[in-house]
Amino acid sequence: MFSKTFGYALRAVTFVAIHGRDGKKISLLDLSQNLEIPHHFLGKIMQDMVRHGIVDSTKGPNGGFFANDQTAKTPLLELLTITDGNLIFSQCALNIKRCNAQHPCPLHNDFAACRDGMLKVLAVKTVEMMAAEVDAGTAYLVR
Amino acid sequence: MFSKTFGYALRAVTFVAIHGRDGKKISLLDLSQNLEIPHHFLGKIMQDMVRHGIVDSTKGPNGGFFANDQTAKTPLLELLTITDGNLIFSQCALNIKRCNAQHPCPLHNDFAACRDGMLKVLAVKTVEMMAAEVDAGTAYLVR
DNA sequence: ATAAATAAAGAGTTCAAACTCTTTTTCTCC
DNA sequence: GGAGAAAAAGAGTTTGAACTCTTTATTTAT
Repeated sequence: MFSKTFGYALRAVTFVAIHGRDGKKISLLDLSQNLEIPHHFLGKIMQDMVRHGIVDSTKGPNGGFFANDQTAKTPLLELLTITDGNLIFSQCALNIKRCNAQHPCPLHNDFAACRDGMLKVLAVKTVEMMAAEVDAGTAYLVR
Repeated sequence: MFSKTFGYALRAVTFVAIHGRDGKKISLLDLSQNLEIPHHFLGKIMQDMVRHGIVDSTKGPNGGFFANDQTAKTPLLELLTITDGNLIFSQCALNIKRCNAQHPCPLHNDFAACRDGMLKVLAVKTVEMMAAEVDAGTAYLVR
C-alpha cells in the first residue's frame, strides 16, 4: 500500500522532530544508524524532505538535519504525497482501468472504505503527534 | 496492498465461474481477450489455479478452463494466499522488523484495523458472490 | 496415424523500486 | 586559505514483479 520510502521518510522526519530542536542537528549517519536505514538511500529521501521544506539542513562540519517551523505540524499525508505521489488516491484493488462508484469492480466499495479510512488517519495525524507517542513510550520508530 | 497477479486471478476465476459451467470451456485466449490480460502471463496464473484445484482444465482442441465443485465457493482469501502468500497478514505499514500490539509502530493500530477489515471481507466473499454481482450488472470485471 | 488446437513448462526480457558507490559542493574550524 | 566534515548530486547495481517468447506435452478430430 505504501512504499518503503514513505516509511523511511516518516520515521526519519519524526526522529528529527524529536531530536533536532533547539539548534541541535542530526547527521545523516546518526539518523541511518539509529533507525537502521541504508544511509545513502536515506540521503536521497532527506534531500527531498529538505527540498519540500519539511526539515532544514546545513552542510559542513557539525552540519545535519534539524526541525523548522513546519516540521512538527506536517500531516503525514504530505509526506506520503512527496514520497509516493497521489496515485494511491485513485488506484483500484484489481487494477481495472475504469473503476469508480458508477462502474465499480467487485471490490471497489470494500477497498475504497479501507483506503479512505487510512487516508483520513494520515490527513489528521501530524509529525508532532507521532513524536508525542514515541516520547511517551507508546510507539516505537525502530526494531 | 495486493499484487496485480491477485487481481488477474480473481477476475479470471470469476469469469470462468460465470461462463465455464455445464460442460462449457473457456480457452486461455478467450480469457485474456475478454479481460484484457497478457495471455502468457495469465497462463501461468491459471496453471497455479488448476494446481490448487480452484478450476479444472483440459488440453487439446476444444480444451480450456472450466468450473468444478470448488470454484464457486472459493473464498477470495484463498486466491490471495495462492498468489501473494500470507506475508500480508504480518507486514507493518512502516516496514519495522518487530511491530505488534505490545511494541507498535506509530501507525500500527490504524493500519491493522484497515488491513484486517479488508481481510475480513476477503474471507467472507466467495467467487460465486463476485459472479452474482457481475451477473446482476452491479459490478464489472473489465475496463 | 496425422495434424491441429490448446494447456503447460521453461527460459528470457523489461521495468521500477530499492539500494550502493563515487564525486562534487558547501561550510566550519583551525 | 587549507583541511576536513557533512549534505547534495549523479551514476550504477540489485532484486523481484510483471510480462514475453519459445518449446513441449496432451488431446481431439479427421
